[in-house]
Amino acid sequence: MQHEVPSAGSREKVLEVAEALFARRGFAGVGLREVAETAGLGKSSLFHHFKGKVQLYFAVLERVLRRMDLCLQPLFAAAIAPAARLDAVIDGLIDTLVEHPGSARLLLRALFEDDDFAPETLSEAEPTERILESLIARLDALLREGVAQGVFRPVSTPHMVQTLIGATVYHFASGDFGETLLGSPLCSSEQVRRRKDELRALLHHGLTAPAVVPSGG
Amino acid sequence: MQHEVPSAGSREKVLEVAEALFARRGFAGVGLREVAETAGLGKSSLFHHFKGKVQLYFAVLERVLRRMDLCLQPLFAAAIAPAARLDAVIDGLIDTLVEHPGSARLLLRALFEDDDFAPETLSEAEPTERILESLIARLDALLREGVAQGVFRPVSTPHMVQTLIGATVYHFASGDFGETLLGSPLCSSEQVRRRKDELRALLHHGLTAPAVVPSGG
DNA sequence: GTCTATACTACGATAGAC
DNA sequence: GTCTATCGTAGTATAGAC
Repeated sequence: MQHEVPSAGSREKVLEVAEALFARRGFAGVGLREVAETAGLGKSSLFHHFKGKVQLYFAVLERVLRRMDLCLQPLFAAAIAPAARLDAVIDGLIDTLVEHPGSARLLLRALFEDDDFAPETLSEAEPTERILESLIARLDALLREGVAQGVFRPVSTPHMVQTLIGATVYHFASGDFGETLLGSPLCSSEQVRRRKDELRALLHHGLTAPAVVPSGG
Repeated sequence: MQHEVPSAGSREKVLEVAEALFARRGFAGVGLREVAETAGLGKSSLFHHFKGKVQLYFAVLERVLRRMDLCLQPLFAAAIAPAARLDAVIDGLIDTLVEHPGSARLLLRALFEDDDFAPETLSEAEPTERILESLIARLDALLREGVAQGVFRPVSTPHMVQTLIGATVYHFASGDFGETLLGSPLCSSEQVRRRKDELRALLHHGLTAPAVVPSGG
């Protein structure tokens, strides 16, 4: 029973190819012809899998978000202290972003491009919005819990969510710029580890050095 | 000598319009026809001011970066302690991002889109790269100075640069998403002030609450 | 030198016939 | 699942009006 399943295989292949292209060049910058040919299909064959470009885009986005959700859900649900849970969630988020190149960019684009999509296609965006909202809600709830327990400072949790997104999603979306800045590939295991450590340290201590007790003068 | 200077006026108008459009939809998502007509010109008239789309794009980007550079340069040069200088730079950066809507998005795009521009047009990007590099270099130097003086923890300065970009540029580029998250306009004076305070507090203290001395058991 | 009109080529998304 | 057609619009070049 190892016969080819061209339709399912094609769909996956298309989604994979489209994910990379949309991540690199954004919605407007990608042509269906390019997607189709890279996936080894004729341009029009795409329409047997996706009704149009918008549908393909949201299918790609939804797949990415589902992947993240599946990865993060157990971490959010772990029965451990908020501080440790936040660390685990951040590590997990970074891991998914690294594991699936393009995720970070695609997500970043989805976050900051107030996509002016046609009114008719708004319903296509709904599933992705739902997943995204639930992820954000979980993160916000985790922060609130920590604040309520007094283990976190009384921060504005939405602002902290934004900061965390910037520190993770933006970082791993920053491509050549980030790579030049760091001097080595963003997704090298060394730099990934570094990123986790730096972010964790920032959250635990801030940037300023621990205050020294004025002893000698 | 107050006579109209139509060419300079048109050029400025085009740059203004193009800045907003490129910020909203990115390079590929903008048509020259739309730019021209919004600026009150015929499509072909653009080509008397800019050789092509790529040149227009980089002209816009360069203008944005120059504006930022002009604003931040004195702040970087201030003869005050690194910690206070960093605070001033961050506040100044946020102020420019807020003052010129679109700056944040345009900059964010420029940072994470490894623009696959034609080999011939690479020279157009050079001035913008120079300004950007100098800004980053100054920020990195400031962080290094603080670390050297022992007022900052021994952080990886490139990673901290990335975090700061995320916390400022991404935040103010996040549009509807950020606005929904915060519950009020990103650029409202209240939320801007909040952003500065939250970021400053994060840098000074981290997220975790100040450790309580175990007194009562 | 500054703007405009028209034309050209390429490619976009989509639809219907095989 | 592929091929070809359609039709709009993209970016660009040329020729001309102020």
